[in-house]
Amino acid sequence: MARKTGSHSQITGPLVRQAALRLFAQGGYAAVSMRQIASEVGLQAGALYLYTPDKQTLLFTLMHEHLEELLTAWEAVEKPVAPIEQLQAFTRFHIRFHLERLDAVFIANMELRNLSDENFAVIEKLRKAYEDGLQSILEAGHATGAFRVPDLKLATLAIIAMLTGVNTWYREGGRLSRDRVERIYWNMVRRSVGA
Amino acid sequence: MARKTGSHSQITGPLVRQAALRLFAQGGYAAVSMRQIASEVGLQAGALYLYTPDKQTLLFTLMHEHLEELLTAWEAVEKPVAPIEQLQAFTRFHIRFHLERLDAVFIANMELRNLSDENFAVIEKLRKAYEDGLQSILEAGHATGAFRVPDLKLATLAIIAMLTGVNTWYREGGRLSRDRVERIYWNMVRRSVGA
DNA sequence: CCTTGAACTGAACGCCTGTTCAGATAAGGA
DNA sequence: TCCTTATCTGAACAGGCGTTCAGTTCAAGG
Repeated sequence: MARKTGSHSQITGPLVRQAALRLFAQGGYAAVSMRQIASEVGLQAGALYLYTPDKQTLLFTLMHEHLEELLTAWEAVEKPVAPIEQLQAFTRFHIRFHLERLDAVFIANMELRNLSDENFAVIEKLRKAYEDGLQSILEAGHATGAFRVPDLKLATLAIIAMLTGVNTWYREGGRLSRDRVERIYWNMVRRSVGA
Repeated sequence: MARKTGSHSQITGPLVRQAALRLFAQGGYAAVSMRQIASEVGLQAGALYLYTPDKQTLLFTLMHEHLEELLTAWEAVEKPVAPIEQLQAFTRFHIRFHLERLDAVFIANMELRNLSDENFAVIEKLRKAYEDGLQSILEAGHATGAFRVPDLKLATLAIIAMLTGVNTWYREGGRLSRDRVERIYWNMVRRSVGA
């Protein structure tokens, strides 16, 4: 499937995923039909099955690609030594990365219940791996005495929830620049861990 | 409709809403059929239309009742004088109220896009009113110098996102008691506003 | 006892769903 | 030029959807 010498454009697959991403984010997985997705790419519904075995796998692929990209991007960030600077790097990275992918983040947070049990397990594992990235920073800061947090796990979840919340209201060209938002949130995050 | 002398139980309406609440939270509005809801209450699908004009109004009613209850409950809370104590009262109230209504909160956060424009406007207004409750506390604390927040609106949204995030992981009988969770989060909220 | 009327059933309406598949199309290699 | 092969269409399938409505049931009021 999808050989190097495909007769047509060989970029239809990504176009399908892109359309599905936008439509799922807009209307929700269950409310979007295969025919709508196909029409967005200029195809008939049947043709989609050249690019995905079924609708649910299409959803899973979108989430999976998003989370893999998230983990890869975070790994690629240069990490400072001091925990407080690591936490700042995380804060800015998280806001920036998530704001650049409103649709994918929305889907990854809202459509978990539409995954099969096996697919859900895979996604949850990736999500957990990302959380662990933040938690290990908090642990390091706890060890050096830079942070004072009563519960590492709760602090991890609270910070991620707070930061991801930006996605629900921030829009390009609004009252505050993205950089300003990052600074303000960093200020709150820093103080929430007592640093 | 629903006169005082109804011949049957006259509690079917609430039972329908209760079933719809649970099913919508579990599977999502679009994925749940009227026949499923009816079956949960022991009725045929047609009978549901004695209690709601259509499926979408049923969703709207659930959200509307939830938010009205939220506002009423917060108004009923006795407010301390000092802003910092008001903020603590808000934190504990928010966590407690939301943890007692997992399904309704989930729906109110996830199914906004399935509302008609007019219904959405009503719900958004109520949500905004609740946010204003927190924001006025932050303003009061800013005025007295008790809090140091660079941006009142952002702090409001960040705190609410952080607190509502508890719903995604807290389960009765878990590692931490609800009271302990409330204390830990209050600690983080307090520090995030520099108090 | 008879009438009223709310509560409910069961069938039907037109439409949409995810998925399959035989057949058409057209480009590349030999 | 012919053959192979990836790509895509258009129709079909079985089933589910929200909603309507004529007709049945049955408790309560007069």
